[in-house]
Amino acid sequence: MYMQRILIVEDDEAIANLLYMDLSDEGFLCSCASDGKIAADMLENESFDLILLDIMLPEIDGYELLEYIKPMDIPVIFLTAKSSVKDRIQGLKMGADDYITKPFQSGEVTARIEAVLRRYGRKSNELSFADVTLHLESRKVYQGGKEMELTVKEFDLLAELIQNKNVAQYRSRLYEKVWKEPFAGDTRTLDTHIQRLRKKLGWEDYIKTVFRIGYRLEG
Amino acid sequence: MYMQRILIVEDDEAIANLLYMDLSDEGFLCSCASDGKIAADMLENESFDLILLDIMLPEIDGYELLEYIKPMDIPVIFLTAKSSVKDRIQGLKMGADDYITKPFQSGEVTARIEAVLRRYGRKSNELSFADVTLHLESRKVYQGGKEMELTVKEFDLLAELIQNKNVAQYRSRLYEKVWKEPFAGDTRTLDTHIQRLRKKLGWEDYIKTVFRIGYRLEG
DNA sequence: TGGTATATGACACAACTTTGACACAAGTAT
DNA sequence: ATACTTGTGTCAAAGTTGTGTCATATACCA
Repeated sequence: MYMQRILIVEDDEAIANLLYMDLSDEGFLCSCASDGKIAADMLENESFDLILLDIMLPEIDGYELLEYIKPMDIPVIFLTAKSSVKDRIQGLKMGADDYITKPFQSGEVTARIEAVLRRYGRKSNELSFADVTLHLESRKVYQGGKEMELTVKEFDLLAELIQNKNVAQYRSRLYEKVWKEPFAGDTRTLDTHIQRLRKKLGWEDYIKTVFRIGYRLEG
Repeated sequence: MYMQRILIVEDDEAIANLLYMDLSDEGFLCSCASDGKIAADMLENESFDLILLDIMLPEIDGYELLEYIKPMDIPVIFLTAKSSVKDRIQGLKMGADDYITKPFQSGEVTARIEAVLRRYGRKSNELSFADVTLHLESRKVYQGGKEMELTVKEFDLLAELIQNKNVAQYRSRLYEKVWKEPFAGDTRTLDTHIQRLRKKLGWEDYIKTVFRIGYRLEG
């Protein structure tokens, strides 16, 4: 699976490390630059899908670097201190795509990144979990390199599960997302499809039932 | 603590007020807009963490407004009449994150809002107390690193206790929060569940009974 | 200080709900 | 026609939850 590359431009080593680890966890390929000059060098030699840019930097500051990045058509998310309203506004005016205020929760950063990438149409069109990969455009499914035959409903259900891995999803929500109609709740439809997925993929252990709630893809 | 800001877009004043009061009670910072035009103006000038959006609106209707909101990456929950199945489906298709049918119970709205915010990574999804951690979205529970099996009611009750640690909570309040129905008061239901939690977690010392009042999680 | 009324703890049990397994029929596509 | 997909019903198994009973604890009052 193709990994999104992210450049973290941040001189505070603690924050840079935190970001690096969180984002690596989430499946991004990260590089760090501790000042604007190093960042500019890296941008010359490698390509990135997104840049996280601290404003306060030694040597070349964030604004200057933003000017340099602009013609490259790479989305930029600013990192600013919570207090500096002026920075946030100026950042957006200068063409940043979003900003995140420090300190931040890890989930927040991922969410923003994915949102920005999606807006730029650079979000991967593949979903993976364990040994399975879904190609969303071709709607092909591979398990351990071998192609699998999934029906439409199975495919959609699996995609929904993977997109929300490790989240206990209510049956109603799951049903409505996949079937696009209100959940009546007195039939075995959803359950049956879950069983079929489990069986076909051998995922009895990955797809957990959360009693009285729904299902969770776990791993 | 940082308060989440919610924009309520609803032309029925009674419903808007109801929502406003309920959500303010629950610790959200609310603003109301009575039609789509006003809402759009407010969105230009303020930032929100979530939008509650009625579909039937004068001037600009909900669907149109949703298009406008979409690029802003703010989660949207639709408010629809119970009967209009078509609306609900179209809402989901257009990218709403959830919907709530009118008339609704107050608890329902809060629950959905928290779920959506959590999904967007804009709300903490963990609760901890002593040696126990609850993951709200996966609904997993760990005690000292080991996963515990809690039932739905046990989980909800524990979450409610932790969220109000060191507060003596009336049994009626506790019951109504977790069971989402009025408290009759002449059964052993709540007590039994408290005992089960105590036993399962070995929390005989943490969960104190406040005689004639209710319970308090203490530490 | 002891008695009384009330509230809670402990626990077992039955009713109830939910889910898994599976077969079948109706609907669709090939 | 044929093969495949999909939804639904039935039944069994598994798990959850409410309630009653009785013992014990607490507050209050004489």
